[in-house]
Amino acid sequence: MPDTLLTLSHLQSKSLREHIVDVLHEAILCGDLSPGQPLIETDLAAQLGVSRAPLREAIQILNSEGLVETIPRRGTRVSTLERKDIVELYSLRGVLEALAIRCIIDQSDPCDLRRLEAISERMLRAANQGNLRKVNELDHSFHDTLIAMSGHSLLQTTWNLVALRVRRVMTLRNMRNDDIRLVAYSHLPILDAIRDRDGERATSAIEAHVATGGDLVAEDWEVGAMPAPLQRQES
Amino acid sequence: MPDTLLTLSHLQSKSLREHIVDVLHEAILCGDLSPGQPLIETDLAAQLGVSRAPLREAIQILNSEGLVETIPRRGTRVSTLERKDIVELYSLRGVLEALAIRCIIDQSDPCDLRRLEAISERMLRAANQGNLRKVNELDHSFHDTLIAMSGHSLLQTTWNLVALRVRRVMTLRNMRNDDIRLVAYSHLPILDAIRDRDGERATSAIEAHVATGGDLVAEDWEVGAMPAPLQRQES
DNA sequence: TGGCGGCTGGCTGTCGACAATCGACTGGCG
DNA sequence: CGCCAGTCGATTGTCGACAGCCAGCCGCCA
Repeated sequence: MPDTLLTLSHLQSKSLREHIVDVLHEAILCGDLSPGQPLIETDLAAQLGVSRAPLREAIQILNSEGLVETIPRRGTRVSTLERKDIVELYSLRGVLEALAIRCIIDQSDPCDLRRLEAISERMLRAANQGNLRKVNELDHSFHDTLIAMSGHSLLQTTWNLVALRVRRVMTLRNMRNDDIRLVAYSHLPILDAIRDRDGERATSAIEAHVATGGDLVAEDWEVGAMPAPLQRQES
Repeated sequence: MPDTLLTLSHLQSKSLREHIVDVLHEAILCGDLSPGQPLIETDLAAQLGVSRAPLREAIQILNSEGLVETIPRRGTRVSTLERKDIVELYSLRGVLEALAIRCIIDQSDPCDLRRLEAISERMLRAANQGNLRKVNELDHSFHDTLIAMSGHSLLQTTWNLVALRVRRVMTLRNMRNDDIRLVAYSHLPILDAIRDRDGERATSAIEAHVATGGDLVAEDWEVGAMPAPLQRQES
């Protein structure tokens, strides 16, 4: 039972700091910690049942990831998300995924697209059933898989940073059902182009796909996306 | 005298942690800390005259930047640079700079290219004089300026990570003089294309430029770039 | 009444010390 | 002679405490 071994080795190698990073990731991505909300080290440490040392180390990591912003001697708060950030995020995402696709196509051995195709099929089903949450989940794993298949490790680490922000944006923003279907179906031309090893077409397809998603998300962003006034949240 | 104010606010806002990050950056980029060399917290802290707490926070940052690699409960060492890393670095760099150029061209107001032109001119002079160090320096500021002019803040932060690695690579690798001149002159077509607002041509030019640099650097990388055997450095 | 200066509480930055873990060495056993 | 278990040193992970700084409040003075 390798599962037990994996679990054990996972637990063993997971320092308190990494646990805290995971918890804070979850909290920020799920919106439990809203944009602009201050992070008081003393309170957080007490709440998590740890001391401030590993918490501060975790905060440095989140800071490097751009999920929080620290002003020296003034404190740390969850970073905000303006409309400009969305636009920038999706434009960067576009070129990263385009690079991934070029890497995939350039690989000498004809790559195995079945994983991507399987994800895409499931996504289409979920979209037709209006299962918004599942479509999102599958969309993420589609793009994560795409990056992973590129075999480009620096691209992978860069993508991880971008993907964090994308996930965060998606939880703050729920799309309409017909948009969901639109997004789901726009994966197909990408797969086709990769299958044909047509770099030009694949790049256009992925950029169009990402741009569409970005437009849908950025549209009317200010309206529903400022849940946190820049004031203290606690009474 | 705003300079004084800037200096003061700079000093005031610089925590010990950031000082340590700066020092370690310098040490790694200059090669004082060679790839593979272990970082012993106790020793480093004593050497820097600080305690381990801010040092550990700094190490988390370097870790996020990819300059060091930490194995839980095993320690931290300066990350190594394989040939594959160089290739990946320059391929990512290419698409990032291409994105920057597209942003610059798309800007509504005709951008001010004089800064870039000035840097380029000085670089040509330095190249013709064989001043290798100055060419490198100016090359960095050319590309940094290019990214800054894009006004794309997420691209900027992503670039900062990439630029760190590029600088590191360049210090480990000294080019030949004729190559230097080649690199310096290949900035001109980029400027021309931006001036003409020809996105297609500018993108090709920057990708060619970066690819050339990458090839020159990656060429025979293994030969001179493994200064650190995976053993202790100190006696 | 409005602006300025000192005070205070809370928070961050830093430190030294303890506990837990890993690798290497040594000794014993098959 | 080779392999395994036990031990020890070194290094990391974590903690509680102290010091310094900043913001906001209060009182004083013009």
